Amino acid sequence: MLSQVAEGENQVHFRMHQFLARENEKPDAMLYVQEGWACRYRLLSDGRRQITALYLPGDYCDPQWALGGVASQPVVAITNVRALRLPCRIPSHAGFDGHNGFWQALSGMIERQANWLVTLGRKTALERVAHLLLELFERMRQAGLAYGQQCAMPLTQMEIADMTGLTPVHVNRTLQSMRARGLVELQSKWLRIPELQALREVAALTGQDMAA
Amino acid sequence: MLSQVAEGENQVHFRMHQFLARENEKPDAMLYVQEGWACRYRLLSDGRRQITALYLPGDYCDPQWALGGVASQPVVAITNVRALRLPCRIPSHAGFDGHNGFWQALSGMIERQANWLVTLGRKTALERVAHLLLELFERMRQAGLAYGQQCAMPLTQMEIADMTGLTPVHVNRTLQSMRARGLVELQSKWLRIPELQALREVAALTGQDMAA
DNA sequence: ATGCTGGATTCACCTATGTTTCCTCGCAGC
DNA sequence: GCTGCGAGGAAACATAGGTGAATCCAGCAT
Repeated sequence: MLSQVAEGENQVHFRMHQFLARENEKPDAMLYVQEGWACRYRLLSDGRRQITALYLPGDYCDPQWALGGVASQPVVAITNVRALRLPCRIPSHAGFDGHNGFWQALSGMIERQANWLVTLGRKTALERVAHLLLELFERMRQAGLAYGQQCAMPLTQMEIADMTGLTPVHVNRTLQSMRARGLVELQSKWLRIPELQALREVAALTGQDMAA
Repeated sequence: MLSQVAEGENQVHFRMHQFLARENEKPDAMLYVQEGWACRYRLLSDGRRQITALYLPGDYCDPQWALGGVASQPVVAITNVRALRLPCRIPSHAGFDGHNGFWQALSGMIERQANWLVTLGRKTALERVAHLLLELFERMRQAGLAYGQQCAMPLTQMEIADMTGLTPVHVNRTLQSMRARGLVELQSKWLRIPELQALREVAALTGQDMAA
């Protein structure tokens, strides 16, 4: 996709909890995540936090930067991250990297965001957590990073809470109940989903939510 | 912006509760809303509904259609709607209508969507309703449709509920409390905000949320 | 081996919001 | 002027999820 030379020159690394972008900063480059996880979030003045996007390997961070303006939300590394810096401008018809991948990325991000509006506005704790784990697994699988029924899952329960709009305590309760029902196995940063279809039903998705 | 001839030929009308787009339909044109309100939403199998975008006069509906693919969510007219049909393709650098308005619209939609993730994930009923009324007023004002401290507000309490992720009953309670505190006046489809700043504080916005 | 530390887990209790039901009001149609 | 109807309003009660406070546990540094 990109030449080896360009890769070497433009590769950047971030350590866990380092910022990939800060609020109000004008980003000069997008980042193509090669390894590791990051997230965009917003913090309210009293400490409440909501994660508004997750960046996994293969994702552009952040597609909307190409639309101009400043980064309106901070982006922070969840794990150590390796990424490529890409020029940050509105791509022409042919597509950003010659593959139209950029448009798909932007469109995918908007779509996922809309799905999360539904989940945060209308779903129960169980459905929220199921949605999250399902989305993570599907995205990791599409990135070629799932091994059979399992994939890495580096999020803490606190981070799951900040994504699903719950408290860490309730995330824990919910995960226990999911384990008890055999819906997921989750331990030492690995996620296993014994029955994808069962979890899909629990997530109360509508069929439009995820390219199944 | 567009010639009168083109306007006449491409103008379309929708009546209240008519669909501007249906799920899984491939839209052949975007709509530039000239008059009236519409919304995009998703319905869960048990009837829960979440509105995921509002289209007010001056909005493109839906910007993401230009990115290709099918409309993943239905769009329905809240009031009678008058709109212009615009060709639906990825615009080139110069901007969709020669004004770069399209990119701003897309970027604005993504931004608003991210703000709603925060509100639906982390905010109280009072903050949610305040956010909504504030956003509506600001958008109507930017469209030149606010008169001093007031603007039209055609949403029913049911629609407010489906936007804020609350029940109609609780929306009602919340509005009563806001009226009692003098935060808003809301009657016969008109909204008046006596003190914008007071409402902004109640909405728990972060300063990034809305181009104030 | 020992102690530290940041998650994870559990428990008891609390409250914001949902649910159910009923009542009121304004207005369109007759 | 009645009547029907959909939106708004209100009260009593139910519950999902939040709070606060311990405790547990694994990994890591000493």
